[in-house]
Amino acid sequence: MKNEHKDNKDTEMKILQAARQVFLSKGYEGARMQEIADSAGINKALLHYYFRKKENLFVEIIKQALGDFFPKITNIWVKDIPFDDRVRQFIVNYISFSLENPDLPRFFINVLYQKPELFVTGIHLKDYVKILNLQEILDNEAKSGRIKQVDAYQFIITILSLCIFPAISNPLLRTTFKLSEDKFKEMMEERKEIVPEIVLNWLHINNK
Amino acid sequence: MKNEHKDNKDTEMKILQAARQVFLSKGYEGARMQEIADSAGINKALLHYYFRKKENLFVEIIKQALGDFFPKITNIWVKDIPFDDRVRQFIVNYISFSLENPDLPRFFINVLYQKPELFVTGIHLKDYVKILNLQEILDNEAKSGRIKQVDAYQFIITILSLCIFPAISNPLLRTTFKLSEDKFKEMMEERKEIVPEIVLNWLHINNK
DNA sequence: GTCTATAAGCAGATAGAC
DNA sequence: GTCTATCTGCTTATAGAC
Repeated sequence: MKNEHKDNKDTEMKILQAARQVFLSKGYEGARMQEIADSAGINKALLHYYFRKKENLFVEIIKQALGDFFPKITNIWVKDIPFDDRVRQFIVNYISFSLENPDLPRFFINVLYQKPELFVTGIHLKDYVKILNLQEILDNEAKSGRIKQVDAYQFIITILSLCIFPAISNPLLRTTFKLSEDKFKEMMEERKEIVPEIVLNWLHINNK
Repeated sequence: MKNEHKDNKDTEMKILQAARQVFLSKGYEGARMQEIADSAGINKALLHYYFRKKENLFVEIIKQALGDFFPKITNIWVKDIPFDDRVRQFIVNYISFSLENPDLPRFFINVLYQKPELFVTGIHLKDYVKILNLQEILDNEAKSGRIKQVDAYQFIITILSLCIFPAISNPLLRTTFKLSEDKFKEMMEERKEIVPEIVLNWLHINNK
């Protein structure tokens, strides 16, 4: 009796967890319902009982993943610490995050090339992109002469590039340059010093 | 008679061209032999006559695409012009190239996550990666005090990040930040100034 | 809610005529 | 070398018992 009515949230959770792993690493076309079912410890029929079709499940994963990805981009800017420290902290955090979750940005990039219609279904651009007050912050710093005037979009794109690209290109870079995984890891650690240096030097030169 | 024996190279070319377009935009799993056949103006049976199976065709595309992608990374460094100009020129070229061919790096990144075994089959790392003499060049510049000491890998990864990432993330960035295609294009043009500035400032500070 | 069994559809691959 | 027709196998999805 108890087990009959045990809340589906448990199973649903297991499904979502399994689906996420599979979709993020294999992509929509490469993912197999069978693999998701196996990984969740259930069978295919149950997947369809919960989500009716593959696409629905995929959209759920998009929604869920968005919640992890975007807040990270903006949240740190609200803290009230010196600007340079903020930049440094954001970069270090974002490099770490990207190294731990390289599948996430790769997933979104691919979705938007291959299934953009599903992306818009899932997105809720409430407070994700508080890029607007980032421009304010930059303008303030510039006004007081500490940095040069820069466009917030160029600023954030530069940082995202430097943080995310090496992570998602890990296998490509290692193959291309014949680097061991250890060597690569070491270099990524170094980049937590290098990238802030690059960005801050850019902001600080020619400021008037 | 003439048409009977017309060299298959023509058809083969059309197939490869169609396959490339489809594989690069849809990926291996998303690509359909039917679509490739249609796009090449032939039928599925002929695809198999030429390449026997999908995977073989895919490997051909990898090989071919490698030839476009990697030489671009290294070729410019052999020219004998002032270092700063070399850097600027490389960056501007690579940004342009990435904007025109965003599918190419995205393709390789995905292949190496999802079909790495096929990548090694296709790769011929002869003269692709002349990263070694790039380190020499950097060392020479550093020795004469014009730039600081930097690791060639960190240098090239930094540049590739700044050039490639914005291009492959175009749809993601535009959706996230609600940018029009025109606005985005405009920003990418600006980056042909910004990115060299960023890189050169990094190299020139603290050099002793 | 969860399972087994099965249907339905599709994509890759082959047979065989021309 | 190119085509039409067909097969085979896999994948998503449903039916129906428990």
